[in-house]
Amino acid sequence: MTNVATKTDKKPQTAISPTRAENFPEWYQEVIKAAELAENSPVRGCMIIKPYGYALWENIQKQLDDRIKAVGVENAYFPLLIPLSFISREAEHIDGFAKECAVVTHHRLEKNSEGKLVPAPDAELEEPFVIRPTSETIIGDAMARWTQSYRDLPLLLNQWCNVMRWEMRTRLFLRTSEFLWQEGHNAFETADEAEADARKMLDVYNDLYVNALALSGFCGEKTADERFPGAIRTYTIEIMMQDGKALQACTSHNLGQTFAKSCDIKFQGRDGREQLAWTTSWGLSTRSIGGLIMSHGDDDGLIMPPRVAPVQIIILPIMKEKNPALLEHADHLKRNLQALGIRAKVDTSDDRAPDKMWRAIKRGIPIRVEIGERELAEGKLTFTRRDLGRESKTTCSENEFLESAQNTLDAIHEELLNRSRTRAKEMIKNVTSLAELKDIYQSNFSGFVKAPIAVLDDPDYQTIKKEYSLSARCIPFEDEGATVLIGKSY
RNA sequence: CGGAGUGUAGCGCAGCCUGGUAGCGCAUCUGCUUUGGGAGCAGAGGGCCGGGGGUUCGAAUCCCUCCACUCCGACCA
Repeated sequence: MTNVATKTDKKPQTAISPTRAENFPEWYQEVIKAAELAENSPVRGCMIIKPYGYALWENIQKQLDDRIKAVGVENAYFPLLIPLSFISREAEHIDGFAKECAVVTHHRLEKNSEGKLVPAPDAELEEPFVIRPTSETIIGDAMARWTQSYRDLPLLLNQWCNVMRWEMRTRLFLRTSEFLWQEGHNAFETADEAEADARKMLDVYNDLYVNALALSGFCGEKTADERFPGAIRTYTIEIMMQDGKALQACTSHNLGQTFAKSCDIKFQGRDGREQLAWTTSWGLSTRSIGGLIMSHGDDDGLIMPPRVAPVQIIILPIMKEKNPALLEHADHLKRNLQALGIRAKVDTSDDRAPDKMWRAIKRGIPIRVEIGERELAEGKLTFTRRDLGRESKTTCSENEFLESAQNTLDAIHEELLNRSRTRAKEMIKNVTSLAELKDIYQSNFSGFVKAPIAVLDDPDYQTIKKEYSLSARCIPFEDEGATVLIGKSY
């Protein structure tokens, strides 16, 4: 293989403006726009996920769904609307979600005296429904009916659905009023089983993040004030974004008997006595896409991790005018790649070559293949890795490419994962006291601080936390409870 | 919900201070020339200037009032 990349003195232009360094939040929005992942909708706080973005979500779903099923969980579906009385059953739960619930109060519209469509006054529901912000209560209600004996346990359920939380401030993928997710709900006979399950599901998520999304995060436990309303323990993966902020990438909760109590999930045990079940819940949402963008993207836009990329290899025929032989050749290469299990596509548009290239770059397609008319004659092609950029431009024979394509995709995955790992390491500072922590954030540090767990009890902690808009991200497993990771977050 | 800002062509913006009836760039369409890192020339189409009310002979521009969105906080996946 020969490297044909040309070196130029002038600074290469970036596809995304502003750059990450200039304005990270705006860069983020621009990347989404440029990659055509999603856009804001006419509905406040709700996004339209465009075909390319939805294809990405479907791949994440597929990868996670397989893993969930592999540990014995079954998919089911529960209603979007939850009776208000269900939500009110759990006091802590209400405190957590009441402020952000959308409520359905009527079942019919009619025209008023001004000819405007309004909810019909005589069509008011006896009991309002809440659009699910999460489904613990309605699934718990079903579990109560499905669980009579210890032989009915464990009960392992998952649903893929949308939920709604009326957020004050929204951002595409990271925080939207409506979002897509999976929520798993498991019930067990013993406390130990539930605890082990909450940990196990976090491992499942971590496997997804590391091996499918090429993201390395910190697995750990949430502190008491960051816990899910109603949980006795919440586990999380916190991922370092390029601007040093944390993204809570998923959560897994040990709910103890909280919901068993309020939903009445009882069973007759091995000893013949009636007892309450122990439950867990665990979720991962479209927010993972936000994490992927903010971790892997660069100033030219998105970089798709190969294993969830909707298109893994894009083939660009480079031609002066429509060249049927070249198009046929490109299509043939595509079919050969597909036969290897690779998601390949030919850009058949009649756009100019540079436009095709930039579109592929902005969409983050892992490998871009260019075939020109000279190369067609020689049986060669040129490919470029998205993660390494134009310097990686390589010309080789088509056979060489076919043989190495899967390896190259794996290499891109490893490269992205390494970057994520390295960033997590480099952007953490260890401190021994709260005073030291304060000094660091005072000097405009962006990243996490790892502090002794005792700082949480320091009387000044709450003040400093507020002053620098910090929060305890998690108590990382790696230090077995001795430390806490603190940082800014999304 | 507090603070700041922005709503003008599909997108990005100027015009507003100092009222006179709509402009630029990109995109789109047509034609010709180009084509291995974002093409050039010529022409064309496209606007209830966020909504409502007021002042005025006349409002994108001034005043009042809603509404929406973005950013920074608080709340949160």
